[in-house]
Amino acid sequence: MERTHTCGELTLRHVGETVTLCGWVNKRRNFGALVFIDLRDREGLTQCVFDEKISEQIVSVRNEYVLQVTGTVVERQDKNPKMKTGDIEISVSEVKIINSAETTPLIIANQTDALEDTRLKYRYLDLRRECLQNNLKLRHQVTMCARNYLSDLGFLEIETPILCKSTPEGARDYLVPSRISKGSFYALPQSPQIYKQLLMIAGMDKYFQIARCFRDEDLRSDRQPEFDQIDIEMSFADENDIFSVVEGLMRKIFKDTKGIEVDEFKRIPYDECMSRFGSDKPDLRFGMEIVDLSEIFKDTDFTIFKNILHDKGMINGIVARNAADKFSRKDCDHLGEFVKVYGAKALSFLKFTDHSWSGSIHKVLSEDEKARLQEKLQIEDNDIIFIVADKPKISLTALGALRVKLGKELQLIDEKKYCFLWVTDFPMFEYDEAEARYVAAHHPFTAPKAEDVDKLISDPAHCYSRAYDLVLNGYELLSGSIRIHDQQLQEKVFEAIGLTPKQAEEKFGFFLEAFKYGAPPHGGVGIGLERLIMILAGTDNIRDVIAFPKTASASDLMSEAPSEVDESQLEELGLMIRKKDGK
RNA sequence: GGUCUAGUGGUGUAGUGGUUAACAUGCCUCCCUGUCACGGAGGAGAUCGUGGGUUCGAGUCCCAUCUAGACCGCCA
Repeated sequence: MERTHTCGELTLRHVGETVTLCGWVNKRRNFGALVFIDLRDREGLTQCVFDEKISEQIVSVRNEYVLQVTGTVVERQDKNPKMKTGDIEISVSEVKIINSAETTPLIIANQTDALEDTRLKYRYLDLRRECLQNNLKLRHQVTMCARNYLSDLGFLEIETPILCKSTPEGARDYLVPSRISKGSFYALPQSPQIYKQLLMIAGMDKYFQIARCFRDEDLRSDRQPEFDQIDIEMSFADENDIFSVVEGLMRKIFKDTKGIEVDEFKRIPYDECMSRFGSDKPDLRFGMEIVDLSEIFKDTDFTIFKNILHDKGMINGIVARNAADKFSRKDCDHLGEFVKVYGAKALSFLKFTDHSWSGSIHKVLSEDEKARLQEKLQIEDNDIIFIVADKPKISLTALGALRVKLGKELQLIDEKKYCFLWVTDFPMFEYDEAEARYVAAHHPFTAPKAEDVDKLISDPAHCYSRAYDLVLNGYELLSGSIRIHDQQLQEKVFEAIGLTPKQAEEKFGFFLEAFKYGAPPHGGVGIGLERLIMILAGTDNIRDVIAFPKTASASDLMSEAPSEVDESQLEELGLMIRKKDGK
């Protein structure tokens, strides 16, 4: 089948040439003897004109028919500036109807109609749309860019297994039953973490992989059960070596795909980040930082604040400048409901308008307290203060979420800005209330800060790690760390998270053993590919940058996976399905 | 596991207890030689997600359930 050009490339320079295009009928405009067809392929649209000599041959042609047309490129009398190829058209001399199409459940030429479930069920049609095609092209550009950049720096792309050993620390594993060893299971990798560390021990020095990862957890608009990481690991490297590789990669990706020059990569330690922004992934495109107001209220007569401070709580606030008039009592009540989602018991607010205070707590605060608030927060006319008094973590995360919400609603965010931030010095452990033990905040292979090693067992709550995240515009783009390369230290960390030596041996024996034979210091990152592309594509929905995504209940509406399997398949695997009613 | 939102011709929506369920678009037939959101005339197409209930009467109210989406928990 001959095809000399794509539908997106013809311009005035081609006028007079005879060309052959193949593509889909995007839209048809029929004038009886004269018919216009916009022919579409991956690269764009070209208007094809069928005059009375040939229009008879296409009377049956409808949207999404597949055509091959041959004709002369001619300059248009009336040009269409909205079309990339709007200066020219094809005067068709030959046409071949390659395939017909039934009426599609969604209209390809319309960019905005169908709802997501219809789009997902007919994903192959949805993918014909320009928007999704652009996203997949962008994805290709990003991965090619990463491959070239990392390869040029001496990184080797190495694939690691998909069938792995289950390691129940962290996210829930997807399990795959073994037929040969009945009753045993593989796990799909949550990340290639252990393998890439073993590659460092193997002397591969610098590794990367576009790695498919699987996590059996509930979904979100930026989370899918399977997703890709640009996974990077390097030996004999410290934080600065890794930051410089990643920063270079990000600069190149933003330059090559969007022509954007990225400016500075800020660095803020985790604790500071939480107290200033109430989040470990703050959006730095606007201010409205959280301010600790506990000191102002340390001798307050307001019982609620007094009790909260007495119970080691915190009183924090944020200020929306020159916006008091934008929040009615009802709006503030809605915001109160909003912070409750994050566990906050209440949201207080204070308005300062026309030199006087009003708002939910203005009657219960003393004049002195209000004066000190005004001074500390530099309150001016028409400012509004939002305050959450609660346990420190709740107060900060509630205000952090409110900050982002207000930033969006008050349009404080410059959509053209890309603010990169390294969040460093994460705590080594978090206390897991459900399991009543400390668990690794990052993962258990993360190196503790050298000065905190002796706190691993004695004071895990104050032990910090060499883990870091790269945050961009409120999204966690990547996580990484300098890893442990010393066997004794690794064993000690396992002990700190409550693994007995026997359990550590069962779960990670092969890994611990590898450290006996000369492990180099190493570290790396896993970059969330989809999140990066989401930001580059300007969407807040991860499904828009994945060819065949899953729904929020982790099913594929097109193929209807997951599905039940034949009894004989189960039998081969030695499995029985327990019915819901317990029988 | 929890909270919330939505489900009405192929598609997207309107319909806030009362006639024959409305509109746009798509689809079908006819007309049209310069459209590009083409235009004009006519036509077909909906058991209002499902199952109960309240009511003289339910697309509309209530309960349950399914599906989709958003968020909290969860996501080392």
